[in-house]
Amino acid sequence: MLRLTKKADYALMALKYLAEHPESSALSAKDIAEAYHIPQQLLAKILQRLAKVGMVKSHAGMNGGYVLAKEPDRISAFEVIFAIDGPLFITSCFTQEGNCDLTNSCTIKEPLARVNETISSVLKNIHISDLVEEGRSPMERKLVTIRSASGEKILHHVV
Amino acid sequence: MLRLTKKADYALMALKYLAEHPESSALSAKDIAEAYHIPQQLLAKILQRLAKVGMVKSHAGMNGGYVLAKEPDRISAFEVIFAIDGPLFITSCFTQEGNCDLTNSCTIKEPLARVNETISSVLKNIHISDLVEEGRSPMERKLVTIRSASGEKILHHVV
DNA sequence: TTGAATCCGGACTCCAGCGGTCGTATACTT
DNA sequence: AAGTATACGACCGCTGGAGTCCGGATTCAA
Repeated sequence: MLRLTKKADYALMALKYLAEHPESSALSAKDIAEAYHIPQQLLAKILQRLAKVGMVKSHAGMNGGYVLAKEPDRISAFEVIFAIDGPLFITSCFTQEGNCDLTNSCTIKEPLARVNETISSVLKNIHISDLVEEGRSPMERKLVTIRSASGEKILHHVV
Repeated sequence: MLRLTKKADYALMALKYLAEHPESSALSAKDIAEAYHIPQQLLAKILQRLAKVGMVKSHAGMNGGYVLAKEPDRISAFEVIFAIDGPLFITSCFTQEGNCDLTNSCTIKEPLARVNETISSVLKNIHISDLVEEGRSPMERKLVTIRSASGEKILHHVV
């Protein structure tokens, strides 16, 4: 599995949409929902949450809606996912503060914790602006290289 | 969220346990379950699955149990997770063959697909042997470096 | 040969959480 | 005042994860 929720997907899509339309005074939840064929009410709640954590600014009333509260390159995918889905842990026995109850028996968690950090780091280095640039300026894509200790290239692709 | 299931956790733990006891003729599901305080019947089904895909060899009857069918350094975490949880996709709209139905509307999936690949690559480079060596020979840990296009180090830690 | 230990596998229950809806209250614009 | 939007809590169906039960097949040992 290892998948993030639809809500997080929707959040990223909505933020991307807002970033793509900086000229607009404000875009309503309805506008974005229709653009992506997302249930309006569900997206509304997501945007409310993003407003609560300060990623977007909300504006009620006619011609109201949402505007990005930060620059698109200052909002990471990690922040968005964290805001919507909560803390992400690859293993189920992790909690914010401590470890699982069976510390000595669950000897797997330590190496997986580093995998967790790796994933987090990758997501932290992807920003809304990267999503917007997608398909336009492919030359500006971020280059990510993963190497093993011996120096052999394990992975090398754009993010 | 973004977490893998407990079953996958159990599978990794069981394989690690088997790798740690190569001298034993065979370890039963009960043995492993008791060692880690895992529900026996649940672990049994997991081991059955691992046997089906050829990761372990099963042996019924008295003093029966399971033995690794491959070398611990030839079994990656990715394989294990795939065998238990099936294909992992970070976005919910992905399927094995095609994309989501709303190809043009869901413009997020392309960059996230690369994140998916990154995660997969990391998991493919972690093997059961790495879990066993954990805490013993820290010098032999794999070193993973992730750099951005500009060359700045984003991440640098052991896996 | 009998029985104990073990693997095999389908069917089943339980339940948290995801995805989504509804209704109402509140805020803002004109 | 009326219309449009956000804000928010309550509600709900359902999928899927976690775990159990049980009958059957295999193997070994006494």
